[in-house]
Amino acid sequence: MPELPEVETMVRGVRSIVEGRTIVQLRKVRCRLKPIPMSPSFQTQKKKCQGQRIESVFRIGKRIVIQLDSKDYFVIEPRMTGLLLIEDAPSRNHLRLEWVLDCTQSRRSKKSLWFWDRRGLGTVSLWNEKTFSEKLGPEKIGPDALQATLSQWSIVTRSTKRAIKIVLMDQRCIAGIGNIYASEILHRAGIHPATPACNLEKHEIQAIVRDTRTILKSAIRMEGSTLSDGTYRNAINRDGSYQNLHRVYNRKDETCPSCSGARIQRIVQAQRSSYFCPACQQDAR
DNA sequence: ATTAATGTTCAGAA
DNA sequence: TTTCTGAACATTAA
Repeated sequence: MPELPEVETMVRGVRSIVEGRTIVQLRKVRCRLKPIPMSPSFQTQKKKCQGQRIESVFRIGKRIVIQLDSKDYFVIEPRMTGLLLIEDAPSRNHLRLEWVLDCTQSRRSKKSLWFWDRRGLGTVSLWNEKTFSEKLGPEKIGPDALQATLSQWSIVTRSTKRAIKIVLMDQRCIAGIGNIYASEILHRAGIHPATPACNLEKHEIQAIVRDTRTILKSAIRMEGSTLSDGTYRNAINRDGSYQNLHRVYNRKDETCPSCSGARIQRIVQAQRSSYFCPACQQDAR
């Protein structure tokens, strides 16, 4: 899915448009595909949200949260291909949900907020305060990748023998990193993706913390990564550009841009592709 | 035409 | 308890 930089970009893209507005209607978009999972049901969500004012829009890990005046929270999980949009969409037939907003203030021209999802693995939930804090509390989701401190990272890595690449993608450990950025972070930090997390030295953990922040901030500035399938777009349906700075992701057999010697390798971990440079990221102790 | 691949998460099994 | 596997779905590339 959209990982942290892409989700952050979507949040920033819709925030100023929707905050303070009232939800006039929630609509399922007419669509021949299988409906996306919603809990509670669409009808219940519709009843609960209509007439509510949107208090704030923010991000928790890779999730988008829309907080209503009633202290109910829309929690949107884009998963692989979900997008939150305020402009036209990549395709008409993958639009899934429409929040129709009030238009009392004339300078706000956009009438609706949309959820678009090509694969349909994304989910839209509407939770009360209690459920919200249970489901997204610290038990369920780790510290944000941009905020996590060295000591938080150390606790997480010390506690497991799993490969560091898998730990990086585990949202209960650190929230926000997915498959693309995990490979990019480990390459920059010079650490082999299969290294057991508990074997990492302090200076290696420091490198991961530093490079996570550097890479994610840079990716946010570039509005995320749009891959060749063009699925990810920002809130106004435009490409991100961080894909141009990927150094290893999806670059199997290309020459490593750091050492200009070895070729990028692809391995499979947890059924996902990992990319690394065998020269820059040696020995998975 | 099949098969494998794609940015994620979770339930259930090992 | 922790870790691994497969499924949810739609589309594209090999």
